[in-house]
Amino acid sequence: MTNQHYGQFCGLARAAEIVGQRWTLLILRDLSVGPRRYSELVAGLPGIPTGTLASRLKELEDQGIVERTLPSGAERSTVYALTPRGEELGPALDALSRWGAGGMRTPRAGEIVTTASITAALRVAAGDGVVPDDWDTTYEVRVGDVTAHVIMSDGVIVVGAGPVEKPDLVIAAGPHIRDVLAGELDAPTAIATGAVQLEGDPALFQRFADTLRVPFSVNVPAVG
Amino acid sequence: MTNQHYGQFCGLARAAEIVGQRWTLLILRDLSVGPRRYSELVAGLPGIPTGTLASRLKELEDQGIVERTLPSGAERSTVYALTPRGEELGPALDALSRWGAGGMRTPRAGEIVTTASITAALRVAAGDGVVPDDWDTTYEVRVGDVTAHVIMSDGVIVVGAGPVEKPDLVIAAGPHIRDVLAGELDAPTAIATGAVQLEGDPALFQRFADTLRVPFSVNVPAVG
DNA sequence: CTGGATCCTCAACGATACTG
DNA sequence: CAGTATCGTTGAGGATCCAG
Repeated sequence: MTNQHYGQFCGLARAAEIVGQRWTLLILRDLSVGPRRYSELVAGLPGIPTGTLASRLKELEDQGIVERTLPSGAERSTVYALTPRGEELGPALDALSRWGAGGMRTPRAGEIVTTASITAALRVAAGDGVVPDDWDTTYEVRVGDVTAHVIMSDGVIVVGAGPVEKPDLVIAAGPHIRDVLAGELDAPTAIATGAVQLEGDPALFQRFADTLRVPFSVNVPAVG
Repeated sequence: MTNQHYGQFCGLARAAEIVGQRWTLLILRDLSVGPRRYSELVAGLPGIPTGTLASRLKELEDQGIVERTLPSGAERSTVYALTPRGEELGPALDALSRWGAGGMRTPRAGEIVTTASITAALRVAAGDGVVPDDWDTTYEVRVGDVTAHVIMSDGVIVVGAGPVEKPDLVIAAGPHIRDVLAGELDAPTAIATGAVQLEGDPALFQRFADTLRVPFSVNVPAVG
């Protein structure tokens, strides 16, 4: 209808008709972290025109990728969430995330970190999410005033948005946390230089740095 | 410069700034199949405005994702190809392709199949590209007037655009070949109903149907 | 003939204001 | 809070034209 079509019977073309629209990938990223209300989405997507967000959500709902839960009784707000079909986009979002992260060097002027962006980054960094069975560690990661958490237990890693109760280690950092995830900044140096501030057992930071990894690409041109 | 930024220090946001532009994903798909000339890209992307293609290629070149080889001596045409950084997008393109293909049912009115689209579909269907070591089979796949090939040998599958010499089996079909890849149409039925026409050993078609698979999603709403 | 550049029109996006 | 309304600006669509 309103959507632009490429006229090709091709999976990538169909995907491009959806994710190839401005803001859509970021809306899906935010929803992939968990259900969100309209105002939360606005807050997590600085600069998005409210009309654009409204029409994107409507399109995604029409396409069966997002569902809205109307305020009913106790809930007084509409909540948007991914449908099962929307959840299936996860691997594609992660692959794009990983590729984009490989090209990041330093933040551009004015670039910010949001709860969804740090959560998505940690999720990608967790890779297949497998760790040794005997690891049982809870991390809270704070970048600026946004927070996410990483829980390693029962042999798997779970990443989520927001704080967590009684973390074994709180990691506070700036965007340079990315250099740790990229393996560009080793754990002792990050601690020594104050690039990260820890609350809890500092020894657990080494495990964090060793386990979470988003390699950066060696193929990125010097000026990009 | 001309490119729109999202203002977030986030891998997905950086990726979205590039692949979130109209036509870019399809240009990258075509180039992922192999180097192409300007006119070949125009032919493979029906409906693309020539100015849009030119500016996309320039942007992608500036970003180190595409490189152009100027006509030198024997070559009389500019050729566009993915750089190593561009090749790294492969997994993300495949993941998007797979997701989009999962939502495809029947072609929409006027939708066509191009060489790059069928090649990309077969490459995604090949999955990790591993087959038994003793398989040594060459397929040529024709959909309408476009052709691709699949070669199984030395334990791996290689998919490419265009015809191949002395195929063991030529498979000619319409877009319904997708139903075979989706597992919706089994090999004997496809042959019996004439959905595919074979030249060569028909027994090899069963292997083709069993090995190449793009599952379609059960989560797609009835009307989409 | 290939590889674009140019021009115009119109739909989509961006910013802001406003309403149920 | 959750959007809709309005309006200026940008970029895509489509045709044509130009240079090597």
